[in-house]
Amino acid sequence: MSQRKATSDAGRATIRDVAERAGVSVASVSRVLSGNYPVSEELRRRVMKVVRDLDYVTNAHARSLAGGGTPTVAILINNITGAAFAHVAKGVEGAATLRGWLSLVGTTGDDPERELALVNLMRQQGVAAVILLGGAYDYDEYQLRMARFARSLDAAGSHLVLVGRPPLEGDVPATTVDYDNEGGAYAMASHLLSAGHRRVLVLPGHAELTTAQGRLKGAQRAFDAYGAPFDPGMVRHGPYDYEHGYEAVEAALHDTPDFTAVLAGTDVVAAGAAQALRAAGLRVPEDVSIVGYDDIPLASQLTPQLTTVHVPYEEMGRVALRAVADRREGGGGRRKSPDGDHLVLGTHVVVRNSVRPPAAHA
Amino acid sequence: MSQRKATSDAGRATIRDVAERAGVSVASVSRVLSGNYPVSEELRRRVMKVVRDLDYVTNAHARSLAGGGTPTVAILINNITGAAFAHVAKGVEGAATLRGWLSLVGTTGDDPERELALVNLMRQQGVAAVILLGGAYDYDEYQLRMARFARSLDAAGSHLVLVGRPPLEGDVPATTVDYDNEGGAYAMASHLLSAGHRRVLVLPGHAELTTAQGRLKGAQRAFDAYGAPFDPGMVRHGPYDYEHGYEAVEAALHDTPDFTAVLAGTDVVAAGAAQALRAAGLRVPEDVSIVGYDDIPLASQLTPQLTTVHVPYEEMGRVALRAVADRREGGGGRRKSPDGDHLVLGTHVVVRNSVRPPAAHA
DNA sequence: TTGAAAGCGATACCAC
DNA sequence: GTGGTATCGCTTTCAA
Repeated sequence: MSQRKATSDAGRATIRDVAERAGVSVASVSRVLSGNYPVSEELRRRVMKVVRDLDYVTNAHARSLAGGGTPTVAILINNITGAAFAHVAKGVEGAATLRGWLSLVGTTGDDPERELALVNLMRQQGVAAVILLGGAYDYDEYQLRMARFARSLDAAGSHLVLVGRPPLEGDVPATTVDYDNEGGAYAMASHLLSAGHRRVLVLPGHAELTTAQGRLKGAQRAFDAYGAPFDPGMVRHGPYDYEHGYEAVEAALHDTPDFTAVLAGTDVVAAGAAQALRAAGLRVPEDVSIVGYDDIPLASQLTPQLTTVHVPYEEMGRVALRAVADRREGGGGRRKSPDGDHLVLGTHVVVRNSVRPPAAHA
Repeated sequence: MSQRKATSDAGRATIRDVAERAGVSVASVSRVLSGNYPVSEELRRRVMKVVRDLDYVTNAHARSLAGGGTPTVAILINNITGAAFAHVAKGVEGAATLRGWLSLVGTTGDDPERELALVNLMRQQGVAAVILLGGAYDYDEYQLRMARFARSLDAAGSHLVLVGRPPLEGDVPATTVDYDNEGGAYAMASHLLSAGHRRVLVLPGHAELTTAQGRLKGAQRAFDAYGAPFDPGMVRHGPYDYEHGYEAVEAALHDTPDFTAVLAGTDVVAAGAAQALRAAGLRVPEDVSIVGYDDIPLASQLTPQLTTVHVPYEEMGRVALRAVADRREGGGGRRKSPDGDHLVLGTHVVVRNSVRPPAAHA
């Protein structure tokens, strides 16, 4: 199992196998395959025939080592099962494919250790960039952690991109692609307020999650703007999942049953909330209005269809990749583009059928 | 930008940088890092310090070239946005991580050319296996195409795994992880029949899609078993998406409005069907019963909660990876395991609230 | 236009 | 226990 010299057979055909069999030098084979160098038609034909015969493909590792190689971006997601993130990934994938880039997806399962391990793994792979998706916990430590990632990747010739996360403070080599999270929440809450709702159950998400904080803040600002009192007792924190939506509404129905609307942190939470309401014999939106956040396909598939905040996830993915690609192209001159490394996309309310003015007798 | 010899600084620190700075040989550094060789405490300490100082990580490509390297599996999906596939991917990811393997996800967008390109790309990457997910079109050409992939990957020391796809005929080096698709459909249709339904609208999926064919066949078998007439006019083909479910029901309401139940090819199709029914003023399940297939989270989040067929997607992913890993471990003795390369997992009906006996007056 | 040979970064075998 | 060094497969000068 040690020194096979036989042409082909063992494991995988190499460029040398092709060269020998075609009676040319490895350099020529390489040229034909790369296509970035003038080669005689005759030679090209001979080489290509052997390539087909042997079903040869170049070894990406060797190629990468020697300088060439397909640029690759890594996408790190908490949970591949989340619809919103899947759309960002799709956006990245699409844009990457368009440029002939490769993209990998890794999942962290919300585990910081695993996140670190993956970042290093990707650094080993020599990826052009690591794209981190989704809200983050613990703002203070977050800054330090990300700054470390950023510098580490930068030193390795890679680059950190934060998508849907807070930007980094100070002079850190990272790019952030964000959306107007707070603004979306502000608009969404305003929509509820202008419909006449005042007692609204707010389910922003985990208290320590940055996206949840932004959504809560946006809602509060809207209440302030409307001169409506904001009751902290109407806020219930919890994970962005169906169960939380269900349980929070169940609990609220017990504790503060006078709410006329639910402002959910995500569409999935809204779905859970709606179910709980129905289980309690309440109708949506006749008795209680519900709004979500994200505008994933689920939002328009629920009954009633959910009024929610549209977040341009797929576009964020595309933008993130473009940012990386641009930075590579223009890589010659290192411009510290003082701006341009924090892009913010807009959000907007999508009105569907889950909101009504509060019932008159309320 | 060409011949930097300075320790570190340029791009990325190498093992040589570490060796020099620690005043030891590259061999020693390699040993310390691999950890699979006795090394003095003193040396290890010195090396590790420098590694930390330089924030050094080994170059995965070089390592891979030289023999070592992290085993990697590639998952090829049609659409990363599909919930069912995402769960398979999650299963693969989890099992891979457990073993310290890496896993990549690529999307084909239902494009055969792109699929081919990705298979080759993965072959270049030297992945341990390529896992293809989801139903396939055109059975005849499919066999040839997959056989080619299988041999090609096998020759490159890799391996093809088909998940949720028909197994390959003949002596082809591939592994198939499948679920009892037809059986699930049979059970689901039986459930409907035993509730008294006879006129059921069937939305199996695309006519050329293998999973759709299996689901349709299972349904037909159930009708036969019940001695109930199966009306081909009640079958409507189309993509596995929400829109198709909606439109198919709309059309059926016009053409053959006497159906009392809908047998949808997937949960998402069922969701669309339910919406269309409601839009037409029909209640689910009081007026029309609906069942789905897949049992993705959406199924239990709809109102009413969907009775559907549970497919163990995540487990399929885990099983697929285990199959690849086992085959690697036992790689020494090449056993052509005549069986064991076609695993079939069971499916079962999950009863929820979307089925009632047909209305008496029907 | 084509060939020979020097790396790319890490591993592992062979001496010491 | 530690240090040389050939080698992995490919790209890319440098000559011819």
